[in-house]
Amino acid sequence: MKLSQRGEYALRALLVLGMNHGPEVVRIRDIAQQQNIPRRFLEQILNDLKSAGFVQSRRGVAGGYRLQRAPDEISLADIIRHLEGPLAPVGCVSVNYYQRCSCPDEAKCAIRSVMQEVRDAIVGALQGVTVSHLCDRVRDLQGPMDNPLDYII
Amino acid sequence: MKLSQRGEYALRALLVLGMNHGPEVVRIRDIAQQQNIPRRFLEQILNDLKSAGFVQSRRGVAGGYRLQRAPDEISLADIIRHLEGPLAPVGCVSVNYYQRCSCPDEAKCAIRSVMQEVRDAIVGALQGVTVSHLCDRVRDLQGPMDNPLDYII
DNA sequence: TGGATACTTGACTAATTTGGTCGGGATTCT
DNA sequence: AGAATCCCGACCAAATTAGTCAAGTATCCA
Repeated sequence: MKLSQRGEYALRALLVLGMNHGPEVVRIRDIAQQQNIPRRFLEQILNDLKSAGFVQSRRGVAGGYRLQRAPDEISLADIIRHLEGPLAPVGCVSVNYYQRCSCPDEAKCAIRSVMQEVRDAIVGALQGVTVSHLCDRVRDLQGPMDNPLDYII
Repeated sequence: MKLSQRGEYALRALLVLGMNHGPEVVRIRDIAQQQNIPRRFLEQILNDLKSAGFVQSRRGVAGGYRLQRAPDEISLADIIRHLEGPLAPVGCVSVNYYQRCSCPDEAKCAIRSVMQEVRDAIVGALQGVTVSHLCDRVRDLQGPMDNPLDYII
């Protein structure tokens, strides 16, 4: 599972939306600036995320994007699957995008059985992680230094 | 870590060489036929594996390839790294091919920390597995049905 | 010694993917 | 009405992928 630039941008954008989750909407421009993403490219990506049901948008002068579902209901595995296709390293072990390979006998393929395990490892590392968890991590990572109390004492 | 066709062919070829490991040499043609791989393409791949030190070759009429090191000294992680580059899904968490990404602050990047874990999961599933282990699996998978005893009784 | 066989090397190619850009249209707020 | 913002599809250049091919070099064997 190699994450494309597009995929990485998408995750970063969703993270921003997660951090600012609420009734209000965030502008593409703000996300792009904050995350250092080419604006027109990000438009395209958010559009894709919208049609996939991850985000929703409001048009017009006070327009922008917000998450369509709650942050803890959006799994990184789902996002990445939608953007990049299979999590599995080879099609013949993919649950969601299975594709037969050219090896003589798939059932007896040793490589396949290893790749099966790689797939499980990847899925295991991703399926439980939601946008909400990402936000928690951001707070964990940034918190200690940004916490005013650290400096008051 | 998405495995390319080239990478898959390489693994299959190395597996064949592992199964036939010994002083003798296996012809490209035989590997190609047995594994259903385009011959000219396989030539290219084996050449690459040779210059990387995984296999060695003998030319001429009784020529072919064999593993350069013992099957249990060739790790899938090394092979794949050589063929496909980083195991990590993003460059900024790769140990061997690190590359900075465009996010505002890498140290506080929540996505990076998740990808770190994905990388560890992938490496964990691959680094201990050698060509020798692959051969064991082949025997485990094929053994039961190919064992003549099963049919004698 | 001369084929025949097999690896070697490097160039070439067509198709697909990637990482964007751009113009103009549709909506909404003030 | 006008400005801001999202929406949509077309477009594009560069990189990658999956091979193919021709000509060369080494080796064995009769």
